[in-house]
Amino acid sequence: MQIKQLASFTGVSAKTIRYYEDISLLSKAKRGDNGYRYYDDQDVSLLKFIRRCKELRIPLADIKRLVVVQSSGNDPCKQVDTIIFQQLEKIRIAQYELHQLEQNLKTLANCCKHERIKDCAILKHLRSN
Amino acid sequence: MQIKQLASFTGVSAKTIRYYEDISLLSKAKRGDNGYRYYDDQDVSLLKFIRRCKELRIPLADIKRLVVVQSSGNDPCKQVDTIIFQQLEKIRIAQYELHQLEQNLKTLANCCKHERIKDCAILKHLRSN
DNA sequence: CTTGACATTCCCGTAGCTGGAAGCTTTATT
DNA sequence: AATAAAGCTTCCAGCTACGGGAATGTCAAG
Repeated sequence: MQIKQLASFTGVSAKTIRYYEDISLLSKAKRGDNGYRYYDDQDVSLLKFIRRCKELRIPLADIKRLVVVQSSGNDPCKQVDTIIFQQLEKIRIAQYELHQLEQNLKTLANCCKHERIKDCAILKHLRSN
Repeated sequence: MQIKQLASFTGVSAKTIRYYEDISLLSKAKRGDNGYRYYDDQDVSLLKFIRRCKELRIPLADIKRLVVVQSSGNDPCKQVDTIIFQQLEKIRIAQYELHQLEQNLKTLANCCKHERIKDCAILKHLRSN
């Protein structure tokens, strides 16, 4: 199949697929005589795998490691484990930060009395101290 | 004062200050005969204001609008209000997404039985379907 | 007079793409 | 057969918000 079909099967745009090849997340695709890239079912599986990792917001560098590691079948899966746990940790930290942020923004939003700019309580707050 | 002092008063690096001037978030600084930038107390206040907005993760484009709007004292503060509310909304959406993500990652992390790669339950999950 | 701590500009790299230009091939329509 | 539309290719630029580092200039202290 051609690149656009791979794209529609996996939900990853053709542009992105080429980009993944560029950064060697995908290996070089076979080319036809016309220079077009051609793909098969294995490529579909791999890209779907990648897309799922992306949905978990795993960075491409880590996804690459997950892709590579799959060909070393007898090794322990510690690396996989670690990547997932680190990702979970990152998400939890981000959640905490967002929670703090939400509190601050709520306070700020609530102090708005629809004044004019020169009396705006939000701006005063932001300028204070 | 020179740029480094402004930096230390505000917690914004000299590099970043120059960058803000480049993108016109700050107006062009006065220059000495040697070409050095010189700043005063007003610049300190403004940069502190900007830093506070940044802590709320307000995008620079919006911060710019908040900076500009402050010179139109008699206008209503609707713009300010809107920016803060939009920011709050963004944060809430991000929180929701992170919550979903956390659930998915937790499920994935828990299914790890410390197998070898070829039996790894995490990888199986990510490949499934 | 030299050293070190400042300052300047400029360009590259980050992550993960997306958009667009310029130029092929292939397919569909007139 | 000619042409148009769609799909493919490569390459270059731009997005956010800077940080690193090079090459160079300036200023105060020892």
